[in-house]
Amino acid sequence: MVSIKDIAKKAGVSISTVSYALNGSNKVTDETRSKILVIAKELNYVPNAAARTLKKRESRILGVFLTDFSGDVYGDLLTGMKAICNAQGYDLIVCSGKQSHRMLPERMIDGAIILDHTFSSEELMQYADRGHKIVVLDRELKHPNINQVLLDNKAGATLAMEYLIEHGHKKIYVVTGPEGSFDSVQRLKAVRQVTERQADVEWIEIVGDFEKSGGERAADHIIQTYNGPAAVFCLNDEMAIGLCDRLADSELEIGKQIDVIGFDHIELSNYVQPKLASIDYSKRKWGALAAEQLIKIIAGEPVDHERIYVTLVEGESVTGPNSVEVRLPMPNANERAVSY
Amino acid sequence: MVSIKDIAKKAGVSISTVSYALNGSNKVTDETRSKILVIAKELNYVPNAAARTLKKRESRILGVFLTDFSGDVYGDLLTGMKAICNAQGYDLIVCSGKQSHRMLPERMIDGAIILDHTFSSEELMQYADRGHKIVVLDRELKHPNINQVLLDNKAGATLAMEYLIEHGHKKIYVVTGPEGSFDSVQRLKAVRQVTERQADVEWIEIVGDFEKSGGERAADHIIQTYNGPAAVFCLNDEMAIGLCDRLADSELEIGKQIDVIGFDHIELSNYVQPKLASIDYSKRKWGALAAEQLIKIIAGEPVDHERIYVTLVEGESVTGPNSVEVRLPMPNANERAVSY
DNA sequence: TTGTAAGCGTTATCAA
DNA sequence: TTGATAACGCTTACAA
Repeated sequence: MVSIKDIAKKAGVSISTVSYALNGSNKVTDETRSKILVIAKELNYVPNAAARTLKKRESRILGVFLTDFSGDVYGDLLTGMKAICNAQGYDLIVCSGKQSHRMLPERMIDGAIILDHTFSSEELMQYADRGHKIVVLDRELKHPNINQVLLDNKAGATLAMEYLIEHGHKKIYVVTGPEGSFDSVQRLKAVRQVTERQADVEWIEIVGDFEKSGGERAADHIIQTYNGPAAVFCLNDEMAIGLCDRLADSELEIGKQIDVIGFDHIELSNYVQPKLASIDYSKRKWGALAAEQLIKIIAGEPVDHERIYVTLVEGESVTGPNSVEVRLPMPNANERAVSY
Repeated sequence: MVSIKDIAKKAGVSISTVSYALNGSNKVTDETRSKILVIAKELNYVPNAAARTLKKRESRILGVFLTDFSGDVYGDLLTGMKAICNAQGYDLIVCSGKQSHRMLPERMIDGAIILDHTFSSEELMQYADRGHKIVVLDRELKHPNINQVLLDNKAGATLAMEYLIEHGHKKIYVVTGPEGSFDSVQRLKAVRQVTERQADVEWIEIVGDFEKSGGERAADHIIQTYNGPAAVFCLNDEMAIGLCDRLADSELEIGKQIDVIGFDHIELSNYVQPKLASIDYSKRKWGALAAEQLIKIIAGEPVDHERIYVTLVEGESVTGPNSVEVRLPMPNANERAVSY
């Protein structure tokens, strides 16, 4: 492996001169710099990241941690992050799994973006206490070294519920995420708030898991207990799609006996039949903002917590409980935004 | 930052003793080891990855490079890789973009899996020459430090073409990937071979890009030049879906006037209407095998190039050119495997 | 403008 | 069984 030592030897200068030249310092003549650059190229010199990281105590790498790689949400999210990182001279690496947590405390990366419940909040607080910089996308955490960039779950769930209620629904199933999921808890809280104001609306909680299988199980339950038109608010699209798949095998037709709305507006939701109503938000913006905030707290700049706004996307999966006989006219525009 | 030096001081031993104890060497008494371990925990000691990597000249991290984060293929692929990596004590990081190429030559990672045409083959050969270990998933490259794990593109494209021909098609559009794409070139080569044996089959190349937009443009072209039933072989599903979307807005019905088959069998392909016929393969196995091979060549074990086998998945997007009037009976089983 | 030298936190060789 | 010490490749005072 060729190091600055080799370059120094060949150029007849000291290693510090080489280092200065390579780093574009102005403490060195243009002449010697170019001489050194030529030799470096000749020798195929490549700096050693570990050595530099060790000395400078920074790697210029940011890490994003995901629970798994298979989510449909992640593509745009990561694209947004990468754009910001690269523009600011950082590299982005994507990690998943408990093993990789060490990247942060072992200082392989300069900061972490967390969308991964395999990190406990205690763990994250510990890292923050030790000076590591973190942005969380999936929980609330109060610490000077931690910033939050959260979805406006409350607005989203409120939009979804009001949409169903506006369509005349009096009975609404709500399929939740896995226990302890922050997003699920927040969305459920909004559901509760909306229904408290609407005495005539009954809602039934079905415990889900944010995965297709959870939606399928919910569908089974709904089919078995069916006794008249109802709506389902799946707290994410993945479950909504599982639910639609299963319902398609039954007597109940979506957009007829059963209306369905999801959350996340993943690409697939445009393709299920009938098109799934859902809560949308810019995944790319979410990622970009998270990266931006992380870079700021690393630079020591003050930041406030951020919130990602959501909109409702309509779909034929919601038509109202009377639509079996009559199709109600729809008063709403195609997309509506809400912000608190 | 607490280092082994701090532990040594507190324990009243030398840093080498600490290092031995921490690394589970048997050159140290159980007594001193446990004493040191206790102190390490007390001080919240975390090893420094950069220092270790610098000294040991290995990071126990493998990198996978993707052209972008948004592909639907990647979830399972990465899951497969991660499983193997973790089982073998490696961490996996996912990288994208030209900036991140440096991870390999700068020795941040011990090896790379490449599914990313932003790496030129010359670049990869250079890295291999310098001793870096590489597995390529998207090209053929002959070098002792490079291993290939490739899709059986030839079998896949052959299956697809024969499927269309069996259904009576005499006119087949083939929508290609972007220029220089290895997969596209290979699949196209198989198309050529199949049609050379079938004098009565006409095929028309439409240049695509492996993205939705390419499929849409292909659809426009096909709509404009339509003069009778035809089939389309999109060299990946993404384009096939773009094509279906656009065709849905036209007079031409898929599975009626136009039959469509794709390649990759991405999740979405199960949801488009009518269900898309496609070429399937285990993405997870692909990833797992790639990781396995990489770890082997890092360990200096000899490996042969590997091939991922493919199957045909039928769909109602292919019914035969006469299906406008008559539905032909289908002699085939639901999935068929081919291997050369 | 360049060189000397210390040190980042490890591992590993060699003596004790 | 332990300790002193030299690396690993780089950056950066400080000296010349």
